[in-house]
Amino acid sequence: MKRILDEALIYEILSVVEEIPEGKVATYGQIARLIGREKNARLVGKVLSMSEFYGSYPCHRVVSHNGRLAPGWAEQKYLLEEEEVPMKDDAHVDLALCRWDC
DNA sequence: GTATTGACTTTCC
DNA sequence: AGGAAAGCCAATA
Repeated sequence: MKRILDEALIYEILSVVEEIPEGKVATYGQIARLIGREKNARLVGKVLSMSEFYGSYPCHRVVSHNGRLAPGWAEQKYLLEEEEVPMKDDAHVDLALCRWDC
């Protein structure tokens, strides 16, 4: 197994992601701020892409600032509907209602 | 050492 | 509302 990112960074991010309550979603920037890397939202996305490879985490509850779901990931929409997350469109969630309290 | 890229964010149009 | 450009950090080449 090739370590793509530093273990510490992954641990910080995944620790926050697993704390996201059901029926809510968090933005990459929000998570980035919680781990102390507000400007590293892109790193969060990269780590999340490998999160399933490192362990089972609710990465489907993480979306972009605009509620945009992960590109090339059709399953995420279904997973969110299972969590009773309000969807605006096939590829967007209603952040006004389901945004994780920070 | 610099250049490129990425599940991003913000600002401007 | 949706698209483009700039900005940011970390990893890879």
